[in-house]
Amino acid sequence: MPFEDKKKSRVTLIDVARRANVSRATASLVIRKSPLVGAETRARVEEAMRELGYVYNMGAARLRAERSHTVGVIVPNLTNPFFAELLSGIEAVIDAAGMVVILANSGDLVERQNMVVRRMREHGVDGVIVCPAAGTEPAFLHQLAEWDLPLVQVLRQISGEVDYAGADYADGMRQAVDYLASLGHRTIAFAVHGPIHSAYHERVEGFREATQSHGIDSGRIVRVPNQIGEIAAAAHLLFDEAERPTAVICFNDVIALGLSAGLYDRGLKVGENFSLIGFDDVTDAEAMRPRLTSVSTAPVTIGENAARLLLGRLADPTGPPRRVVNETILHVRQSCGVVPGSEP
Amino acid sequence: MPFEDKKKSRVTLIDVARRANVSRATASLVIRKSPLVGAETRARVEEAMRELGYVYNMGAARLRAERSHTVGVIVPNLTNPFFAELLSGIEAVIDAAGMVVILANSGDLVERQNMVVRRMREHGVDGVIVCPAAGTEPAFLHQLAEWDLPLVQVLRQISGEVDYAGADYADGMRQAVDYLASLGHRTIAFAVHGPIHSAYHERVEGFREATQSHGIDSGRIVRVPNQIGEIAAAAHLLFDEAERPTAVICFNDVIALGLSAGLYDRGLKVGENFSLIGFDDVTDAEAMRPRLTSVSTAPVTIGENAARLLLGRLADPTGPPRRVVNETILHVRQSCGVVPGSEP
DNA sequence: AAAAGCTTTTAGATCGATCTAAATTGAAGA
DNA sequence: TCTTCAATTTAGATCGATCTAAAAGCTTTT
Repeated sequence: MPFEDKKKSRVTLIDVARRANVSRATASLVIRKSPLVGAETRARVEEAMRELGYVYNMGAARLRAERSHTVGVIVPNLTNPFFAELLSGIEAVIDAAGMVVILANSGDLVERQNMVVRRMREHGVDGVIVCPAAGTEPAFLHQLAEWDLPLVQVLRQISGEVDYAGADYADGMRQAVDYLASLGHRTIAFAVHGPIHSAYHERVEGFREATQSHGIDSGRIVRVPNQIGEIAAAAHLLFDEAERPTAVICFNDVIALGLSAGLYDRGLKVGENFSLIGFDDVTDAEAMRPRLTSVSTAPVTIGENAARLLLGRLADPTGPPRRVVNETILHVRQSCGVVPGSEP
Repeated sequence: MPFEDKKKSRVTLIDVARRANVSRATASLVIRKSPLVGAETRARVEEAMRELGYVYNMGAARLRAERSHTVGVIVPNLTNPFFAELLSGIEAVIDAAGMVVILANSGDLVERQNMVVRRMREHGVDGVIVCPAAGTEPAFLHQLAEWDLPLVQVLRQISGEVDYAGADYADGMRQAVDYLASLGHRTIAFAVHGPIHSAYHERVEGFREATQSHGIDSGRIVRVPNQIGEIAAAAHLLFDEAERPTAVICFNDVIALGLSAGLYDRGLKVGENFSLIGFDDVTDAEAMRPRLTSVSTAPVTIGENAARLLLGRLADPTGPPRRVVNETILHVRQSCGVVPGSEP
């Protein structure tokens, strides 16, 4: 009795091969859709796989072949909807490529980021997409390069020699300043918070250059709390100096939402006697009252770009570094108004 | 010359063993922190691993041992901050357990959910945490059980025979209704949207029971658009019938935010001549004006609970199904007011 | 009929760990 | 000195796929 049914033992390629009267090697070729195998044989093997309920074992395959069909994604914070949308874009493209996302949260801590990337290496990811934690050194990237672990930076860039997907923050900032200037604003504040990183610098630089090109004071950078609940109460910081601003640009929409509340509490009417511009254009912007004018950075698209960059890199591991910088667009709604007595 | 340095070839346990003058088996024991190996030997092996830059190969290990130290997580939608927070909680606990999250998005489509779970099985996940797509049949769960794939349901429950982590939505709804009733409201609407699933039914049931216990009409369930931008314009739906409500409870905070804008547009003052309660208590609730009174469901905590359930299930695969239902809490802020002439 | 040239199939080694069962070592007991 | 026994260490098989190089089948030429 050679055909004893063993209880509960996994169905392997050998079982399939035996059932279809072919060798293990042929069955393997069928799985991998090789053109080498004849049509009739292929059909027989596929039939056998179905009958036995065969499940492909990636783990075993990866051991021999080199690809694991796995991509690591490291973000600093899942709680922030912005990163969640980014992740969503990445996942969609990776999934469509038949690969799988291994997710980790660095908490914006360099230490944890090292931990996490080590773990991913142990799991044999084919590459990683990283939004580098604030304070990440270039050495981190070089380390990965030495390990031959393909890498794409997203949202924040540490080194110009590594693939990068982001948005043109500086230009978004310029659009915001231009727009406010066109409405007659001459004293504009910039409200920031959170960790310092390249995306931060790009926005600050964009703000500096744009304000200067209009001959506007560019020193009014105000730091507000990180906790959304505390931002409203910090609105007074905008008015601490003698010359009060007539408008504020926010580092992101979270700040815009908070300040909008704080300005309301102070009796200011956003869109009438005070102007407010957000950054990121999250879905809430449309739901606020007044509707928030905001610079759209399209995180889902950035995520898709990052994933595509990584797929490209996997296909061609050498080759020069590539950068995909998405354009930003000022989405004008209702939160800005003309300065009285500036234009007819 | 037996010690040729092969270029770029991976460092394996054999290399480590050779360097430390022990066998492959001993080196393996050191990695796994077995108490069998002597202190002096252990030190020598660890030293060798460090010197050679050895990286553990999970893939190889998993082939022989059964555990892959990998957990699949399937959510219906990453774009929704609520699921992002849930994911954050899951990731934290799984990570702390030394395991890794493989993420997938079902798009709330049963079809895709099947695809995705199949893929995860091929990748050899030790178990999965699923927020089942709307319309998921119990057969789906039975399928996984047949495959011996440990499973935890989160947020939505398809079967009582499978582990589940969620929140007590019905009780949250009761608290909301009780609160409004105590303020004198007798005509209360319930605004809903999105797919129909267990969490939906629980809220609707909770609403029905609570309103009936107060002798209030429980039929005022109003369906609003799914897109946040379109909700405001749908506020009129609340007032289509003869007897106009004085308060509305929202299925989630997204709806609350949208309706808040829509009510504002109609000239109603939320918290004064109209009352509004949200559900989920997202961070925005605190930043809105008026501040949103909302039922807190603590998605991060639910995620943590789900992850812990799965870890427990992995430790004890048989054993009765467990349920962890987090309590909900009505967080009172400013969006509700007393009905004029109801109480002294 | 044999040789040459395809297409299709296959045996056997291999990837890098773990597991089993047995071998070694060293100290204590007879 | 010879066992006995616990503490360490190890050889070799094994997990389930892929890869290489060669074999087996078919046609088509010569």
